[in-house]
Amino acid sequence: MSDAAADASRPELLVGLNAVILAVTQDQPRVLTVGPQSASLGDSSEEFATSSRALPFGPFDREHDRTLELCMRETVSKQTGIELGYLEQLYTFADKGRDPREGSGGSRVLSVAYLALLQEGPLAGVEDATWEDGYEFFPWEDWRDGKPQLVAEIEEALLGWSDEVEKGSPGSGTRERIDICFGLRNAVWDAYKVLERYELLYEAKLVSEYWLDRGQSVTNSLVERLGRPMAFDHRRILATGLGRVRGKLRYRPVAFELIPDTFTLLHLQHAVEAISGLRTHKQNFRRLVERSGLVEGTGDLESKTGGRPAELFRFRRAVLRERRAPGVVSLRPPRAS
Amino acid sequence: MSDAAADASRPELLVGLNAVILAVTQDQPRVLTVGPQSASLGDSSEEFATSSRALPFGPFDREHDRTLELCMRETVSKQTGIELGYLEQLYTFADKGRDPREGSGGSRVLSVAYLALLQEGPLAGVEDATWEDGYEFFPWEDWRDGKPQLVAEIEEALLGWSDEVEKGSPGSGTRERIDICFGLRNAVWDAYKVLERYELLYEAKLVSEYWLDRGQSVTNSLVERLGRPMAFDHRRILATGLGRVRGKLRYRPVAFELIPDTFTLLHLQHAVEAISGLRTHKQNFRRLVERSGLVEGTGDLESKTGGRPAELFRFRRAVLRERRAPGVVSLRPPRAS
DNA sequence: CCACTTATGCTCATATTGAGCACAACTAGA
DNA sequence: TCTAGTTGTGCTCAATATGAGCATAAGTGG
Repeated sequence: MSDAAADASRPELLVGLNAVILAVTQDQPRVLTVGPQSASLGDSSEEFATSSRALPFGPFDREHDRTLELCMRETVSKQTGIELGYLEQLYTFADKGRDPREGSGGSRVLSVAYLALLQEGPLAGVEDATWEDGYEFFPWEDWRDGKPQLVAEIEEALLGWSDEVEKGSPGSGTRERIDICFGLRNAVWDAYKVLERYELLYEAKLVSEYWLDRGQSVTNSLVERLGRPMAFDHRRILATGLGRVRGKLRYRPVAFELIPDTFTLLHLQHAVEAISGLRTHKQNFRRLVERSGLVEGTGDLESKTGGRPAELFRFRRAVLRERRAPGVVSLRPPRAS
Repeated sequence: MSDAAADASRPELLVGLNAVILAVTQDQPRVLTVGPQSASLGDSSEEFATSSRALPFGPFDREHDRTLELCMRETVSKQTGIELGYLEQLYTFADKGRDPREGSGGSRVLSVAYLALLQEGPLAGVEDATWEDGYEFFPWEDWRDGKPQLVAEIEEALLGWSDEVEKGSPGSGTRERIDICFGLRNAVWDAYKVLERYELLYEAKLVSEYWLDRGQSVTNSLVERLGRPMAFDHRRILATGLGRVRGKLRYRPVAFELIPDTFTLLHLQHAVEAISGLRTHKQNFRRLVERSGLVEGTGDLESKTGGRPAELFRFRRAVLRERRAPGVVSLRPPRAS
């Protein structure tokens, strides 16, 4: 890290790792964040004194780190004291101008984003890491109590914007995109399209980052209510991560990464619902899980349910390796309400 | 590209892009390859004079290229004359020692792999690009005529290897891994696990690359029949790509990227079967596709079917944007045979 | 004992899937 | 022209899977 960026004749290519680290606590999705200064690249430009939170970030050291994944684990461990378990790669970006930490001298940032799932625990790192509520960044993504009022407002704003766009360049298909992203007309709300929705809102100038990226302040009241912004393009990366887990819930048993080793079926269901932002039919969920062979009863009971005690189950890790591990939900749109 | 690698005090981090480019021609999956020298990083070490084919490769230029994806498209266009359509990111690696083009001086290669789907066409680039049969690299992956004889031999060899491993370190779970990868005992053959199988074979010293990576020559007759090796770790990347398409076939209508704009349902089915390596029930396939709303009849007929003329269909690109685009197969293991 | 809560078993109507039969519409050759 | 062979297409039927809800079990706090 020390002798870097010395040779000005050849602008550096910096490689950085970002982590979307998700947990579920008390039926709420949680995201691990750090203060934005922690997310700096260690050298040069430090003029990003936003109050927004950032995703844990670390530079990849070409001399020291053996693999990207190991580097990711070490970075998070150092910054927050957390040892990651489930970890998968999300996406790699190198878009020019994407990262404001790229100087004007032509230096370039390549970012590899990862997704981690675990249970929330105490933070003990050197940075000011905190757990934040996931839906504070995406208030329109939580449909567990039915379609949020906010979504109606979003739709209205988007349709207005679409009309304008159509005036400027007819046949742009903007209206169709809106329908698909938000499940209007003959489309259906698809929980998985988190990134598509965020990008649409950005284009429509409805999220704060659009204005902040341009050095302007937010005045529109709807924009203010459309979730907390994050530093850099981290809310976009978070959207990618949330979309990825939601998709994966459908066909891989990832939900178990978010809950303790033994759990009640309702506990599992709540974790799934927290991530997917949708409600599921309790009896059917239980039928699905039990028949999947993914879990086995422990014989013990959980009595602090507030009602009849529930059987405790354990995830049969062995099946991870068996057949086409089924996943535990079929994410469907919530019943109208 | 010219002033690079000048500063020896700080080893370079080279970023390269690899492409898995797949097509289906005459019911066979096809892979676009280049001669291995085309895959060099443009500078230094040129001692890799293998006869194996390589995946199209190009360096990412931090000063010139705006995004990774654009760089990928340009690279392939220059090397082979092909303009890519469907293109998605596969994976990013930076494992130390992964790429033999990393000098001993500590220089490092970070590779971003992409997956492209298109129809095979003539090649017109500056390199010696060729289309190769996909299953020549993975002969054990083609189950369209039932379980290949070769797979039985593989299983036998793997079980022998597993016994040895178990002797050395009991409880390694090697046997279980084999079962899962190859669908033994209570597991099922999962077409999607291409990478897992390749890696298992590598560990078991059953693919040529294991020996070539160690500078040894292949003597075992089974190893010789286990597919053509590729340069570097490109067969591994190809396995990643093939696995990804197979997985994606299940839930996204990607098969249409591989066939012309108008096609018969059997044509579509053959493309799917070529990629998945599995047979599907014809009438049920047709029912699935027609009911999905993904296609519409053109009214025209194809008469060169060898039997009754078949209706020609067209992919309704619009649905790409509708609902949860269904995908066109449920990949299941073939009926025993 | 009551009101309330959560757990769990079970039913039922409705899709979806896997498998196959039967006939249609063409070609090649006897 | 008749026949055998080929592929296309419609349809049936059983087996499962899914969505929704009723009913009962087994706790809690009064």
